[in-house]
Amino acid sequence: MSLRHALLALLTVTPMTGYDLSKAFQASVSHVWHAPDSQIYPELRRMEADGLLVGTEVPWGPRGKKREYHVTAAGLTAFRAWMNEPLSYTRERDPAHLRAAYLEWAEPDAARAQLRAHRANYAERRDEWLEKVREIDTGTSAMLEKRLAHAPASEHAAIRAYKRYTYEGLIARAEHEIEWAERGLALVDQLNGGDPTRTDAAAPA
Amino acid sequence: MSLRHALLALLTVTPMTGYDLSKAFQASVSHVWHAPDSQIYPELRRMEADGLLVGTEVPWGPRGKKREYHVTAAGLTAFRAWMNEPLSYTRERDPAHLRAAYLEWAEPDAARAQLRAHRANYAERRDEWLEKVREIDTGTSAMLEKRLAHAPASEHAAIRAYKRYTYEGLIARAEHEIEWAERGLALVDQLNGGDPTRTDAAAPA
DNA sequence: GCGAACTATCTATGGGGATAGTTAGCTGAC
DNA sequence: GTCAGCTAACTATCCCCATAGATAGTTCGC
Repeated sequence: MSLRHALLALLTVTPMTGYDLSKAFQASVSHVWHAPDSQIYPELRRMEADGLLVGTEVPWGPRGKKREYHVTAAGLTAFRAWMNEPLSYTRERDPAHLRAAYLEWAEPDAARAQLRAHRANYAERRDEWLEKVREIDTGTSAMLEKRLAHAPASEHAAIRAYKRYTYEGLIARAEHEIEWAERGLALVDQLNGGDPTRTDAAAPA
Repeated sequence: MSLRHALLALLTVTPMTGYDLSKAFQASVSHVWHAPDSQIYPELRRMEADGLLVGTEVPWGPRGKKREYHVTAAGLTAFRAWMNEPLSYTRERDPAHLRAAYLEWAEPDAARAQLRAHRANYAERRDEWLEKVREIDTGTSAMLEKRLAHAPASEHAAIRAYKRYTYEGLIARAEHEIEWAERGLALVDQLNGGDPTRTDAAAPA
């Protein structure tokens, strides 16, 4: 049920169409939440039916039109209620670590390729998130500035701080994953490439 | 399709029944992969139909019986093939970070409760994983020792090292999450002028 | 010999999400 | 003036997984 709350979070900033939301999920908010349009449009209709949103037809060109969704008072209440609820932590499902635990079954080169992919994946994300932090600091984040424009000045510091806090956490996590992949690459080399005394030394007592 | 490979991974160690696998997913392997029995039993039957496993009826008491699954040559091939394939990194869905980005919407006490729950959750897991590392080092991990018994001595170092590497990565990640939650708690205090619940006996009005 | 706790397996239902494909209008460059 | 590329919205299908519950046999202590 988190897609609903992710949508509410975005729509509290500014009214948007399904298309806008789909773009937002691909870009700015991606890596915190992600959803294809085929989930977004039906969910928006369901949310409107539940009274959390109202959709208004907006003309678009001579004949075209689009549907812009606004959060209702009920929607705001629901969002606040969710924000105050405890999160449920489900058991993790971690393909990368599942693999790592059985990495002796992989060819050394395949193992290396996987660890490099892991590193590359998180390096890319880290760079994206670093860019986000830069945008927050320089006031060039469109969504954040819109949010600030609709919020009282007394809350600006908190809004900025929590956004920054979120991305800093993601960056630190990405850096941990990169480091972990690098230790893995060293381990693969040590177990396969190097000299046999080294390999023995790798065995923990 | 990773449940299938998680099951193969476990069954390469030793033949097991659906019930054994269900227990294994709840205990040892949990937090790397998890699945309820209602997924495991049908998947095992599908895997047998696909020729990856063979199931043999084993008597259990005077009238009872159970079905023990063994990995076939085709199953081993499939597992090795999967281990050599690159992993696909799907976009993340991270409720905790989604929340953090909009934490100004939550009551300060609710925000604190969430961050404490985050910390407690990862602290618990970290302790479980530390215990796993201890088991690996002291040779008291039943699964690992069974695995080693079936593997040539030349591979023992690698098997132990990859297992340890996996859990070390999980531990480091947990420690990062704990640290992040603590920075969050400090931030909430800073933005709200201190934590009123911290000095509960002499809380100022 | 009875009940409690455990072992063992299976079914049903529904939600969430991935992937792919369809339809239609708009905009701007060439 | 038309074609490519974008904006906008919707549909269909399949898989994975979560939750709940049904059924039956076993073991062991009292």
